[in-house]
Amino acid sequence: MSHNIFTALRRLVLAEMARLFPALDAEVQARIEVSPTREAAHGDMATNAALIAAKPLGRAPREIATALAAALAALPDIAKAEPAGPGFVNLTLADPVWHAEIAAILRAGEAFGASAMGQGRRVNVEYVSANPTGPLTVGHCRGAVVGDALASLLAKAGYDVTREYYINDAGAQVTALAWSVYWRYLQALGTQLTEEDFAAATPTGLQYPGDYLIPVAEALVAAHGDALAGPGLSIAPAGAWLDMVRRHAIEAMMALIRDDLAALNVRQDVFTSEAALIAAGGVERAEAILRGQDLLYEGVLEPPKGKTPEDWEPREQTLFRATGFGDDVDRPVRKSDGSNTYFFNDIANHADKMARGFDTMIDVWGADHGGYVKRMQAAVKALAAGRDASLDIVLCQIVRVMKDGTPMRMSKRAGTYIELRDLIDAVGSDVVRFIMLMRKSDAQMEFDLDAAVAQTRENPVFYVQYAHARCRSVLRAAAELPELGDTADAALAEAALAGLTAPEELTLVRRLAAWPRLVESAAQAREPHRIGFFLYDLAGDFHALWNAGRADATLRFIQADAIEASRARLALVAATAMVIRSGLAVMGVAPVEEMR
RNA sequence: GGACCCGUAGCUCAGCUGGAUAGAGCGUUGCCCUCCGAAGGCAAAGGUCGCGCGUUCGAAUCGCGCCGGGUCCGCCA
Repeated sequence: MSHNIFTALRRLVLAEMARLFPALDAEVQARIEVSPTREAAHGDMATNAALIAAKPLGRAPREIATALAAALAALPDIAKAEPAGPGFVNLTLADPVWHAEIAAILRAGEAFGASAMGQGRRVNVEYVSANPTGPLTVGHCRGAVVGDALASLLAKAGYDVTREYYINDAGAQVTALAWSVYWRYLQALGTQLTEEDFAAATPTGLQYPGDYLIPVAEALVAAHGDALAGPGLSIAPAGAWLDMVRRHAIEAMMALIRDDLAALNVRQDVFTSEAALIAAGGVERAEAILRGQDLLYEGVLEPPKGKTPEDWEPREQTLFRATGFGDDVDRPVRKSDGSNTYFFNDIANHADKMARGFDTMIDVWGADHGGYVKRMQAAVKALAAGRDASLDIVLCQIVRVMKDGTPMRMSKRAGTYIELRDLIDAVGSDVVRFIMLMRKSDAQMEFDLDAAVAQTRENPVFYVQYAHARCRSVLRAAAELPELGDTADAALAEAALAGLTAPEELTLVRRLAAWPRLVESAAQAREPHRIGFFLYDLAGDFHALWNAGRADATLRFIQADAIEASRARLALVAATAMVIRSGLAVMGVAPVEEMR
């Protein structure tokens, strides 16, 4: 069952408003909020009810606020309610209400924060979807982490989430990959050809010169000997080997990528192959849906203004009427030679998801695909044909990796790009994930390699982990003292908590109680980074309380001469650890018990 | 030429979908370990929220126009 003190208070406010002002309609009520205050002086929570209701009621906000405050102040859970500012009502809750939150957390365990918001609706989250042409790079990593955490977040918020990877295994790039593998194959056999000779003799050139293809080629040698090579270890006709080598290469690359994802603690439920989808007639099915609504036609595109390519010639191609669905121009689904564009295949991909029963879809893309958002959303609207289906797209901006204060150059060609695996090996997946989630995904990000490797206080993951480790440390120490009684979570949930009245303690409890609200708002906004910031703030509240115990011994967690106060504080500490674990779980980061 | 993203403290970034006196880390300055873990805490200094109009009770947040940075713009995926 989901538990959320803010929605509980909102219900109280709505009930009082409905009683005082029966004329209020549902639309107005829907805009009434109860939110935490920024200033402690304004109480625990504030509601904008009077400001929202003023205009429809034709009365002054202050007047409504005064009446509402008087009604709310009479409720047992509310210690103080007063009109403030332009027409807010500030609420201070009775301490027992906050104390009850601690017990609720301990009873719910790591499930605390789970929400029923999603109502079990199915959501498809597609992320990573890197071309199977090599190991994952730091560039892919952001989308992988954001997508994975977003999927976990939506699951926590009550959605039925499917995590999907769309394998781009049908285009020219995987053919180029096959040629690059073939080069390594000839090399492994000891060919006399030079790299330049080979590149010049192939349709694609040598696009993937990385060492990671050597073992792939060696496997080919082991399986086929020199049977795939031409006379004298020359280049054999492509028809004799290309399909097989391509299949072999894609399989090997996907194995690499799956390993990288596993190392990053990213898991996905469904891997959809573009090639398999095409072979199964997915594009024809999508085309039929669009043709049925007369949304495809043969036409000629205008050249882009101000930047006409040298070799531009008007060519007729098949176009999708994207302008009818909010896009700026109609978009090609076939090239001038009649073959399908990537866009057409991706339309088929989304049509396939919809056929599988997903009406809510989220794609996580790199920023270089930003220009593609409108057309894909247009296509989904068209495919829905009036049905209620939506595609949200989360764009992840470029990650610049900084080392020694300067950006590292990212060049696949030169082989200087950073493989994700190197980064994970250097700092661990927890650090990588946490840092990637400490930025809004649509903001550019600098990944400071020095700070991440150094593992100092500049690293937010350690700040949060340290708070958790401190909690666990206190609980371990408490378990050694028999006079404190049973310190298991279930037992602490029953502890008498009336003694928790210090400002630092209540600040911490208020933060813990805000976790369910944060899950909902972050899920709704598709912004998993908010979890990282929440945990960072929560850790700060806990560290502050910890240090308050240094200045004031009566605030220490364990006091042998005050068993009841100690048990109350242990309950608070256990609840803090619980919420941190709950949040880290959504981020896919493991909590630590100690940091030695 | 057009589309999309970004512009908030010296630097890196939050800002709860329009709320009250705009926040944090790093850096700078000064404090706090005979005491549960100092990888921590407290305090000070630092801002015309890129600029200008507009929308309304109220704008960092929404709209329009500029300026600056980024990503893109048919036969790559």
